[in-house]
Amino acid sequence: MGLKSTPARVRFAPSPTGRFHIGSARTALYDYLYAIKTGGQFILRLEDTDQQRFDPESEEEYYESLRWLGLQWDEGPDIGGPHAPYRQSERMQIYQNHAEELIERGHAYYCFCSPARLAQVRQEQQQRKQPPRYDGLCRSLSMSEAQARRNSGESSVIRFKTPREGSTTCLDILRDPIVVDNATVDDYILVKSNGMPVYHLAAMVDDHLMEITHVLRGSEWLPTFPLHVMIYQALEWDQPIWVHLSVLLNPSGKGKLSKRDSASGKSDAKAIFALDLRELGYLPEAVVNWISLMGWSFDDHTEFFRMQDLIDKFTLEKLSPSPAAVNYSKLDHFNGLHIRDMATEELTKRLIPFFEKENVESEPKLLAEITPLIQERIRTLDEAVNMAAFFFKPEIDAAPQELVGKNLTPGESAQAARRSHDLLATLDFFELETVENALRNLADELALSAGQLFGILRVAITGQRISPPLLESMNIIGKEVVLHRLELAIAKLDAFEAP
RNA sequence: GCCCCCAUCGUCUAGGGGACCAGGACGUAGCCCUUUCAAGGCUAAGACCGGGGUUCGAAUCCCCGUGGGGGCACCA
Repeated sequence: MGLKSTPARVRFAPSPTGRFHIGSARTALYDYLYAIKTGGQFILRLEDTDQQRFDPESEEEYYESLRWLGLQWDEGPDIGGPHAPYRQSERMQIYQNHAEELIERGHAYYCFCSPARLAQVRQEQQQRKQPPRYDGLCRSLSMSEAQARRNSGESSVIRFKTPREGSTTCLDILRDPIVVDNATVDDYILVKSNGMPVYHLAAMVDDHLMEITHVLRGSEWLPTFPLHVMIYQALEWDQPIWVHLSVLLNPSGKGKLSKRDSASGKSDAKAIFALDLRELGYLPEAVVNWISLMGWSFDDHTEFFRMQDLIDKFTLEKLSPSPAAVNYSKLDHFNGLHIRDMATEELTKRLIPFFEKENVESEPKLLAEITPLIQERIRTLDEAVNMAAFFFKPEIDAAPQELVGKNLTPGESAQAARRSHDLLATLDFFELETVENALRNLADELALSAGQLFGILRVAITGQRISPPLLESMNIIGKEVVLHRLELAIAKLDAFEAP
């Protein structure tokens, strides 16, 4: 069924001015999914025409984030392609040519108004409660006059000559046709006085030249959508399929998720950036699954998706036009699901950096034995460190009161620990069942519940009230260390009771 | 202020005139399982923004409100 769709050329065109956040990630993911699904190309283009805001580190972060998420591009600034260059700052001549073509066709004009005059016009309009727009002073300048002023060295920009009459219909596959009065559309600047094109020109030209078939972009472009359609029409180009993605909202649903929130100091604020999510122990598989569902759905009962599932199932039609608030608890849920979905050896590999980060010397061979015990207990990779550090530490330090069994006195607890120690000293740890039965019998003998006895041993051996399964853990730690830790616990309990 | 978009449980959503006293997921609560914690299983509470139409019949179509969001730069 999906076989008959024609190969799409889809582009992700970020502006390297900041960090790569989950909104960018979602757009890139949809781009990627659609391109791969249709057997087309996923193109990466850098929109770096604003030299003021350009940030070289940002470019690197985009590459790394995309790679981390597994969204490999087919054409891009770093790898080239049939429509290179893919960095807008290297395509200035192309934009200049098209701007001139628009002027020749009577769809654009030179404007010599100073920023100061523009500001004044705007202010007056606002006082009159009118929408702030260019008043058209230079719109009717003759070609020769404009040329003369330019030759005299006067600074100018190029503006689009928006039709004063009629209307423009904009088609977005997720919405009804949007019809706007041309009279309400401003004469936007296309080329700045420094010769740099603005998004409106550069993106349209590149999308056309790069043969982009589907434009997926944020709905913040909806207000200037008519302009973009007019540019295509003025150049007599066929339009791509337009898809305006819904905005991502803060977890509260109040306001859009923005880079600004990352600095506000809220607990989950910094988690809006992909690479921060990686630091926090989230899997790219889970992040992909999570963001895929913000504004897209498949059916009634499927939410767990691996990348290939997404490629198979993704359709533009199921995208939703309404804004979506991000839900971090759902990310935790997906992360747990994907951790459990992963091969144990793979999980072990991914866990290593987190132990290293906390300076826990995790021997890979030992860690491989531990992974199965924690795989279904962790939701983020970094939780593994707290949960399993006791396996690696030479000494654990349990508080005496923690060692006391439920509803028991320190003395009774010490006695239970002592008896367990002596019993365990005679057993072969590798026979889990034998050990368990022996311990249960001991509990009976001491008139304790299994829970009471295991509780004491758990704290004595792991230093934690909550731990991976006790018997398996003991097995990994080894008899010698287990007995040693029990001796320490007994000593502590004895001392605890003494006063 | 002006323009545009959107509107189902707290959140993400299914739904595209009768199949809906509205289904799923996360979260929450309870139960089962159980050596702790998880995982897993089961159950519960929880929504069609309001008002008008259209229609035999509306969550679904239309209009008006309201609410939310976005935009109004020589940024993207």
